[in-house]
Amino acid sequence: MTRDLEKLRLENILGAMSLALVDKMEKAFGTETGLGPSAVAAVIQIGSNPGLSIETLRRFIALTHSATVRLVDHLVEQGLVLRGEGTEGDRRSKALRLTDKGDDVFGRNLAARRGVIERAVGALNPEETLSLGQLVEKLLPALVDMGDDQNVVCRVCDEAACVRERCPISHMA
Amino acid sequence: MTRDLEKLRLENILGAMSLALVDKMEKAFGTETGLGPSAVAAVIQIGSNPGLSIETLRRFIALTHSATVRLVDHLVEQGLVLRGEGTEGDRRSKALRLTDKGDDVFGRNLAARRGVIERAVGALNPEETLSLGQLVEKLLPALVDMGDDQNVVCRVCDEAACVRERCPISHMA
DNA sequence: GGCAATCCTATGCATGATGCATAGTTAGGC
DNA sequence: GCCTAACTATGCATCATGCATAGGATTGCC
Repeated sequence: MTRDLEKLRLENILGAMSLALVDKMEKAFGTETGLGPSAVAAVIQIGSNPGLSIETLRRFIALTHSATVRLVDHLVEQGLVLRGEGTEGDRRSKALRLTDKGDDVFGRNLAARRGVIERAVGALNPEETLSLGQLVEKLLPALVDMGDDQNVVCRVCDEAACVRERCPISHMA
Repeated sequence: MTRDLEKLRLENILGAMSLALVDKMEKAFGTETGLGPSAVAAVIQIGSNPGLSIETLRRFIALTHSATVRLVDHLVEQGLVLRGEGTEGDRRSKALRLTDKGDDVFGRNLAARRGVIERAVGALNPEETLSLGQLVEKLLPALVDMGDDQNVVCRVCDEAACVRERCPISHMA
């Protein structure tokens, strides 16, 4: 009984912590680069997968096609993204790439995200950090439904920090 | 060196897990009650603190006053919230309360949230769950800045599951 | 006891993000 | 060479939100 109450209490705190972390990341994105969540996700995905099409991007960031077009329009206007010609020999689609300025924003967004997480984890000692990481790694797959939108959780991930062979998401399919 | 890479990898996964959890909670709110994130936060706060004023609510859910007024308008139209008269003898403010229907939505939102977290934590055994909870509890305060908006992280918390004396947030000031 | 400052609520207006429906363009098979 | 499928783009509508402003109640000071 008391045990169940304690479990509920800790689960509630897990929810609060996740919300706090996401809030702080989005706030950091905003103050660092002035972009909203969707724009940040777009920049990070284009930066991580240069040359991808709008349609592919759309699936990563979980938006409608039209919303993605407008978002890319906006990023192009801001000088962050270029619409190249043709993806992989298919001239229907436009290969999206970051400009130098976009690449800078890309890096600053990832740095801001890393900073937020590091500061949080700074409250733990090295063993605790490792232990937390392993638990989270084990828990993550239970949070992701298989399918088209399975990559959406990776929309602001730091690809440089992700080892594909050990990524619980890539590992699912 | 390798140790640092592994730390980065696990921190990245912590970020991904948090995002996935928040995504799933918001999706669950939507499918369960059809409300968006702000509306859910409002219902939960009004349910947890009946009689509060719009101004107080505004601080909990991190919106402008005007946005909060419109949001409450909408909730009243939907028959979820009542604008009473006077908070604590101050007839300027309106005491906000949930209708029976609102109370039902309140409960279903919290249940949906609990369900999402429980399903995730279900991937761990009891000791792991306890261990994760304790780590998260230790880490949470490092994520919250003191001040007016310090309660914002609690905007969708389950008060019934929260023991105030042990809440890292209440404990900060 | 009255007046000014303060605080709460409400509303007009503007904007940004997004979805739906539709139209234009290119590829590739038959 | 044509038809279907897939990708891109745009017109239109809607919703959430912020800023600026206005109105009404409370409090405190004189």
